[in-house]
Amino acid sequence: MTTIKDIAAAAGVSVSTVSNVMNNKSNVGEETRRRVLDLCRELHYIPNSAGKSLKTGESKTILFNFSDFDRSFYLKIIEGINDYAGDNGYDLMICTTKSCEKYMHNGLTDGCIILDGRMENKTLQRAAMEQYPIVVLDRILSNPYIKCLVVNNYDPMTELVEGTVGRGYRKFAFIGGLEHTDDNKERFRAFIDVLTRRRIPFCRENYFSGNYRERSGYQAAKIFMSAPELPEIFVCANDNMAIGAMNALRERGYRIPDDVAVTGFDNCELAKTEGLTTVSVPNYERGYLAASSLIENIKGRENFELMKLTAVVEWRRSTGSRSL
Amino acid sequence: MTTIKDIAAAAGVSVSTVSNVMNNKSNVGEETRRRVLDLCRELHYIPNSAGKSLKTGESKTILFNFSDFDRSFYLKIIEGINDYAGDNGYDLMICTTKSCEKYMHNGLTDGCIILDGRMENKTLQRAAMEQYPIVVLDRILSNPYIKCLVVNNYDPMTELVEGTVGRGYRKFAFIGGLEHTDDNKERFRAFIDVLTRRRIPFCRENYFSGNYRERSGYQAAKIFMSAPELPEIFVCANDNMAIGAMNALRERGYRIPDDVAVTGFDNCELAKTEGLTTVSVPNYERGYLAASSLIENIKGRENFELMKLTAVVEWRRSTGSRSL
DNA sequence: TTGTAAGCGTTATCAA
DNA sequence: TTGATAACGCTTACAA
Repeated sequence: MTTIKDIAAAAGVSVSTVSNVMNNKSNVGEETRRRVLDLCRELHYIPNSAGKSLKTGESKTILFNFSDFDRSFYLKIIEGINDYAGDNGYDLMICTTKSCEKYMHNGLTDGCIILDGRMENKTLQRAAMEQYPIVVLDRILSNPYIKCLVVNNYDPMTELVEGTVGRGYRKFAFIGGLEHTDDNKERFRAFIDVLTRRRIPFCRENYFSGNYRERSGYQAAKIFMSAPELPEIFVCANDNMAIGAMNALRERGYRIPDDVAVTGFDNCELAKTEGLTTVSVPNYERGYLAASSLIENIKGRENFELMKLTAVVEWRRSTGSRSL
Repeated sequence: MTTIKDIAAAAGVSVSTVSNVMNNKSNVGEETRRRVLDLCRELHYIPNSAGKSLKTGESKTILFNFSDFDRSFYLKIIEGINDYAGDNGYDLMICTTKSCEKYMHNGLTDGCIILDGRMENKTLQRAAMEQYPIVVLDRILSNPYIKCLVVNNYDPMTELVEGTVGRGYRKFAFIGGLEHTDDNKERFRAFIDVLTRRRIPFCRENYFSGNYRERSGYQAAKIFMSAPELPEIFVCANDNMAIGAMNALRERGYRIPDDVAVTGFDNCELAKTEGLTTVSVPNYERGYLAASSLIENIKGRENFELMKLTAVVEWRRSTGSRSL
C-alpha cells in the first residue's frame, strides 16, 4: 500500500510536507501542494487510519453498536444516525458485538451510540468519559458522560390499555420481553397500573416471559391455548411477539379480533399489513437525534440530560370491541 | 486509558512481557503471567487496536459495506455474516459509505464484503490484493482477488414470467431498478427473453426505469394509470417497487389480481403478508457464505470462482389467472 | 516554505 | 524467562 513516505519520496519532499498538504495547512507552497496532490491521486494514497488515530487520538467517526437482527426497524435507526453524521462531517462505523470495546478508546472513534441490550451497564459506566461521550438508547443510566435517549413507553402503553378496556376487554394476558430491560418493565408497569386502577384482576399466570422474538410470542400463544380458558386479549411487549402470537392463534382457527384481540409495540413494517394495533416509535428520528446529541457532546457541548421521545398509538383491526 | 505501559509499570515488568502475556506466548513465567492478567482485569486494560494494527497489519476482523436502508433483508445478510465470522474467531465491522476505504488496507480489517452498489468497480479492482481479498455481492467482476457471489436472477425470473404467461397474461409492463446494476439487467433480460420466445409484443414504453425504492414503484404505477390502457401485469425488478405499485393501484380502486397482477423480486418481509408473488433470495445464507469465502481466502485458501446461489419463485395471490 | 525528530501503543527481534 | 529497542504510519513542535 502507498504510505505517506512513498508520496514524500515521489514528490521529493519530506513526510511532514505531505502531511501538511493532506491536512490543508497553510504553510506549504502552491506548487508543492499541487505536485503532492497529483501524486496522491496517481498513487491512490489513502491515509492510514490506524497511524493517524494513534497519533491524534481522534477520528471524526462515531460508533454504533447493536445486535438484534430480528428487529428490522434497526435499519431506520442506522439511517437516521448515518444521515446526521454524514451531514456533519462524521463517518459511521458499526459493530455488532461487545467487541466494540476494541474501537472505543483508541482514537478510532470519538464517541458511540449503544443499542445492544447485552452491553453491560458497568462497561458503559466505565467507558464514558469527557473525551469519549456515549449515547445509550432504551436504557436509563446515571453518568455525567452518558446521554440516555428513551422512548416514553409508559404513556402510550397506558393509552393503549385504557383504550382496550374502553372497548370492553377484561381478560388480559401479557406477553413480556426480556425481563431485565427497562423497556419491558415500563411497558408492563403501564399495563398493570391501568388494570389496577380499573380494578380488573390480573393473575401472574397470565404473564408470559418472552424474549422479544417472534418465536417466543408463538410459543406463548400455544401455551395459553392449552389452558382451559383463552384470554380475551393478548397485550405484547413488542410487535414480533404479537405477530408470533397471531400466527399461532390463526393456526388453531381463532379469528382476530373476533375471537381474541392482540396488540404489539414498535410499529414494525409488518404491523401495518397485519392490521396490528401497536405503538409507533419514531426510529429514524431516534437515530438522527442520537447522532446529533453525540456529535454535539464530542464537540464539547455538555448535553447529557435524559431525553424522552414520545411514541404514538396506532389503532388497527387486531383490536375490535367486545360487547360487555 | 490504560495502556500496555501502565500494566507493565504496575506489574513491575517490561512491556514486551505484557505483550507476550496478552498474546499467549509460551515464553513467560506462570507467576508473572497471573500477576499481569490480574492487573489487566483490575485496570480494565483493553489493547489499543490502532497500535496493534499498525504493527502487525492484521486484525482478525472483516469489513462489511452497504448503504441502502430501505432493504430490510440486509439485516439478514448481516446476521449471516456475523454468525459465520463470530463462530470462526473473526469480528465484524460495518460501514455505510465509501469511506470504508479508510478501513481497508491498514491492518484494521483483513478483507471485506461489498454490497453497496455505489462502490465503484475500479475502486474494488484496485483494492483487492493477495493480502486483502474481497467478496462482492450482486456484481460480477473479473479479478484474481475478488470473489463474486451472485444470485441467479435469470432462471427464477424466467420461471416467473413463463408462469404468468401460462396463466394467461399477455400485456406486460416492467418496472426496472437502477439501470446499471447487473441485477436489473439480468432480471430484465430474462423477462424480455421469455416474451420474445413466446412472441408476445413488448414496446419500450412499457418499461419504467425506477430505483428499487417503494416510491418509484408507486410513481411508475401512477404514470401507467394515466395511459389509455392499463397493462394486465406489472413485473417489478424488486419487492419494494412492487409494493409501491400495488399501493398506487389500490388507491385508484383496482383490485389485485382481478384487475391487474403484480410480481416482485426479493421476498421481503412484507411480500408474504401482501400476498405478493415474488422470488425468494436466501439472504442469511448469502451472508454466511460470503463471510465463509472471505475468511477462507484470508487464510490463504484460493477460492475466487464465481458463485451463484439459486433463488426460488414464490407464487402468491398477487398473480391470478387470466381467461384468454 | 520546508525538513528533522519525537512519540502515539503495539509487536518482533535479539540479547541478557 | 525477561528486557531493550526498533519499527509500523502518522502528526506536530521546532529548527532551518
